[in-house]
Amino acid sequence: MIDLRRLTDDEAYRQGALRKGADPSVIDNLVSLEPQLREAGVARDTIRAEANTANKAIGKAAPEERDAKIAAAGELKGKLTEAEAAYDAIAAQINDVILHVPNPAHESVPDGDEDHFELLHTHGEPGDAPPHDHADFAERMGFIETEHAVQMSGSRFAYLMGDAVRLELALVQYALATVSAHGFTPVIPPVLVRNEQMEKAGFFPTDRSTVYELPEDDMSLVGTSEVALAGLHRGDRLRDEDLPLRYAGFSSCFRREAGTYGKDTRGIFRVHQFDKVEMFSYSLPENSWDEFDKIQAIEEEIVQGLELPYRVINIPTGDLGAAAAKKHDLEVWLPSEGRYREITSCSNYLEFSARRLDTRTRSSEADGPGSRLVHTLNGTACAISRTLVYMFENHQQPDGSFVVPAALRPFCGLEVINPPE
RNA sequence: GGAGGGAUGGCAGAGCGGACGAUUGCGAUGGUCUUGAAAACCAUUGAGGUGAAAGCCUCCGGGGGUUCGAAUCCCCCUCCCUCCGCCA
Repeated sequence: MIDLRRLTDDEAYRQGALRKGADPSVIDNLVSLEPQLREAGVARDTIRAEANTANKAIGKAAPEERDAKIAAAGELKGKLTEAEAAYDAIAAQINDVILHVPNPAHESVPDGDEDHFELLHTHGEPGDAPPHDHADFAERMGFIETEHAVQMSGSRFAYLMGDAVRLELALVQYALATVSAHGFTPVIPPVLVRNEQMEKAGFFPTDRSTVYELPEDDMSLVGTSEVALAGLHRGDRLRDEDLPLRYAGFSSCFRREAGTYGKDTRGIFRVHQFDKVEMFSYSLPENSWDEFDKIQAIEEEIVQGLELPYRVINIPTGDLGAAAAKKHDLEVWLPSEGRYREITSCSNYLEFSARRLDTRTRSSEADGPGSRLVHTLNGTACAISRTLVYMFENHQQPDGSFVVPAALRPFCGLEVINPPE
């Protein structure tokens, strides 16, 4: 949730929201409502103070004075009800739209749609197209079965089988081992959460259409463990010296992929259900950009360990999610398509998400600041299905075998996987 | 799924319509005493908003209601505990 006060007072902040595509009339409306809300709040509190004083006097009053005092207090109550209604009406107008306003983009974020990203750097050499794309290769190797999966569950579902399962579990172990070495605590969170948490974590209402909901229970399946990790300190008052708090969630993720019909229908590049290890940090405000760099560095370390050629890009405003002030994507070379495609990403939400989650931190020093909203960040350690896709193409050999990257071998005991007879 | 009981400040635990933002104990912080520590004693000690400050407003699981006035009464929801049933 945006900072309404800052939206009103800080021109750069407001511009950042507009750059993200916020409706200018909505912003103008909010900016005009903010002083009204404050004024109505002061008016209401003033009357309330009078009423409180009058009510307290009744308790102390002599019995014969009571009736007159109660009558007087009754009048104040009428005025208070009006003042409260006036305030609530303005607050309701604000609440109707405020959750739709995105987190303002950081000044370093380029303008434009998804093609207007800024290339930060590349690593490794892109290879030539292999004989088989990932879907073909995986089918031949007995790694995935889609025919019956589609029959049973629909498109974008697959059975993962055989050594691919061992590779998947090795990737999980490898990712968890890597992030653990950087101070992230492994977590297996609930994947089913109340819709209330979807809202607090910033996914509702803006991304509602991408989520599987269970209306009977007012719950949803998470599209990422980020949702649950954001709930880990909901309403908490953390201590400055305990930050950063770093968690690595491992969970299945569920996405409706609405609006992607016809895109990436082959294989397991884009599926409704996949497993992912996700990093999530709670940071002091002044350190969050360092934390952002750290998360990106870990992502690069993981992809380098898998021996995949990649580049890092700065995502432009038009492709930035509602909650992110800035996002960097790692894109791996996908030989069959002859282009780089997303494998992981890291985002800094600043205090946008923490405001709804009410996650604050305070200094232990007596004269330090009272409490401040923390900054939250997240980044993909490893999205398993998609990582398998990149490995299937980049490590596929001319003889039809698959070479397991050295970093994964300790976790699965496999070096070379040969095609079935 | 059925029947009861509960949710109060970091923790424990009172309060059950008016001087309660909340008794008390523990913990924590500061001080006295001490070579130092412990003990004892004294003081301080929840949070959010607003304000330059004094102050004012809000918060006793969450939401509504009754009342001049609600931690306290009523309704709904959530969670926890006990018993019964069911179950990986």
